[in-house]
Amino acid sequence: MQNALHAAACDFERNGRRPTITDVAREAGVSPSTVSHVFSRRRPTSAQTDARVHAVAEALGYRPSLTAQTLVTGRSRLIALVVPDLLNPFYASVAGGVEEAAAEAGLSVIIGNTDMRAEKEDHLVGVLEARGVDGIVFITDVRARQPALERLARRGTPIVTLDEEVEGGFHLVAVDNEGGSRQVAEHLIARGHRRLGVVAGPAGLPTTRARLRGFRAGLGAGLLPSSRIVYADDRLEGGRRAARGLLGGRDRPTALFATNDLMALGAVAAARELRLGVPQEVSIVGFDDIPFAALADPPLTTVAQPAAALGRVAATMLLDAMRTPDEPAMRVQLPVELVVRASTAPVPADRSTEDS
Amino acid sequence: MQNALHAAACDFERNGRRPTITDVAREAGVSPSTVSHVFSRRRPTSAQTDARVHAVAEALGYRPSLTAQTLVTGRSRLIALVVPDLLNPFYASVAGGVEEAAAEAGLSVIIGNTDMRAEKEDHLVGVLEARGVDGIVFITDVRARQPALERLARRGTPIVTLDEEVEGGFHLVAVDNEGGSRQVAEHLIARGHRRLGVVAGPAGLPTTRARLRGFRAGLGAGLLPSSRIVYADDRLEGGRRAARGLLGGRDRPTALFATNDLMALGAVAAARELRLGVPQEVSIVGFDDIPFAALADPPLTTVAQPAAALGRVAATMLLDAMRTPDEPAMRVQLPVELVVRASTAPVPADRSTEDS
DNA sequence: TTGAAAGCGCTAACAG
DNA sequence: CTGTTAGCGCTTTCAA
Repeated sequence: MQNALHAAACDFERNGRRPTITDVAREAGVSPSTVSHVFSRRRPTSAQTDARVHAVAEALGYRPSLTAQTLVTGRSRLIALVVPDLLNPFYASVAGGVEEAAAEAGLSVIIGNTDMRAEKEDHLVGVLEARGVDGIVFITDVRARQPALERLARRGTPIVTLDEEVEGGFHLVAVDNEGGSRQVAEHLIARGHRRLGVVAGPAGLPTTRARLRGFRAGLGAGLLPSSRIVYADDRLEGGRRAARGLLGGRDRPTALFATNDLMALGAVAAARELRLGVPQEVSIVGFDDIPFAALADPPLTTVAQPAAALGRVAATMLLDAMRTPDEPAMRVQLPVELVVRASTAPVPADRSTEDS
Repeated sequence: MQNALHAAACDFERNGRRPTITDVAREAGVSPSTVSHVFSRRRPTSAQTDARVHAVAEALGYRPSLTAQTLVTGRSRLIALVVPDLLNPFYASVAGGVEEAAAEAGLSVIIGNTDMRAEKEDHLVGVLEARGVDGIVFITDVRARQPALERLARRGTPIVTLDEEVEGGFHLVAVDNEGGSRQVAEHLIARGHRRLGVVAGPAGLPTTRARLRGFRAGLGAGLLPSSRIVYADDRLEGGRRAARGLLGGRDRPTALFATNDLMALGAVAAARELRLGVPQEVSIVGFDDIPFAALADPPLTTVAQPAAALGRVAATMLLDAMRTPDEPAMRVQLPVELVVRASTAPVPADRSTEDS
């Protein structure tokens, strides 16, 4: 028998065919269902059988096909993560958290990077449906994809959104965008800043809106004319350009709030180009607390959000929802924290009363 | 018939079952194989049939199950990307490139983040095999996973490695790590630096070794005692700590080469903590040219590699290999380029002859 | 231009 | 404790 087994093993080596459960069953002298049970441990098997099956499987290099398992069980052990921009360290951290929690639970993660392009998002949702993913963490424009996503949700695929509250049975993991931004405003106001500017992300993003709202709320009335809000693509270059506009003209703001760190770092670069000292001549605040925020020069004052934890929580919510389908949508809020670093300072004495 | 169709559609709405090809066939009054052919276009169908099938599919919200297709065709249209650290913008860019090229070709990407942990890598390889991925871009310790990966390769799963030449039929996409590092050495030597230090990544990484080799080659003999090479975890904190060691002692180097940008930025932070001017008192060079390199203060001199292109090329090689299985392993090398920015300067006059 | 039938690799009753 | 059997949803001959 050893010889037969060896021969079979060599055969698989040679012709490159993956062994199946039937191959293992035959070589081990048991039925396929027994092999199945040896691997799944869903019903007891004798120690002997166990050992023989494992030995044969090992020799042939057998692994149960997840594809076949998926077809019969209806569970793919596969979740998807859809992000707008993997190059943003914040989303990369979220992705890391999702992957980690998923891997611990034995799930694989399909990643989709949309660059916020509508066709890509549409296409992606279709593919994920066709693949039968067990759940989706969707961190882009949920509202625009709502019909398709709702159909998925109705058919039992849990969906977690980030920071975007929408009807339709989606789970939500969020941070207090408004509260964090309000703290930014209060921080600046307390340091005497009265002429503020905002480098805002895309106007369509729920986070952009929430952060603007919070910032406004913390300022009090009349301090933020819309001419001092510039919307930008929410990456480095976008922030740089927007800040150039805000800082280049007359009556430049004494402080800038960028709705994410990438844009804030872009704004710092813009200030440097314009030979404006940060924070001596202009204070700059970001949002996210990406790893570079602390290392930038000057270190960036920003609102820290627990990116990896957001990802982990999102994945965990998916796991919960997969276990208990008919539960209502969950919502979790994680804390943010204003981290004051050197990019903000009191407004210079000679400019403190120039403007309103 | 409209009514029957509507009723069926409502039924799927209600009970959440996904319609199958059989459902569509029944409602459209054709056979399942016809529906299959309407979608795959692998044999002609009459315009009438076509229209009716599509209408029914639309009404029921039908999408062919990729799982079932995978089972029968043996192709999953799924590739995997295994990276050591998604939080490193370099790998995030590579991932972006892979995802983009894959999506264009209609493939999905499973992502695995290993943190360089052996068990995770082992586990991952097993899962990818079980999932029947059509190809793998493996950017971590290939050598350590070689037996398992080779078995996969023998069974027809193409595998692309990055910067790591190994036997066993793996495809390779690489950059000229040695050449780039040699240029760094020459750049520093030309500016009078003679006391150099290296903040090196993990000694086991092929890139670390290649970059050290190239740097040494460019220096000439005797300029880099091993006491001036500090190995570190290849992230920000690792670079910071390593640089603190190198710069904190007596006879500190006038220039530091870090084998990636993350560590180089950590080194800049360390220099700042020690109140050493960069580049006045110490020049610092990195490798990768991540987006922050240009924005750091001072902007970082570094060796640029085309990260997104590496990813795109890797994915494209996979696609090629999937089409033409029995072709020999491909190797592609992409160019690097030394980008001189403000973090390097000539060695200060008062220190230029202190050492060797 | 279409349909019938077999089967991809596995699980899950049901029987023993 | 183990085997038999009937599918999961699809593609693909083969036959018409």
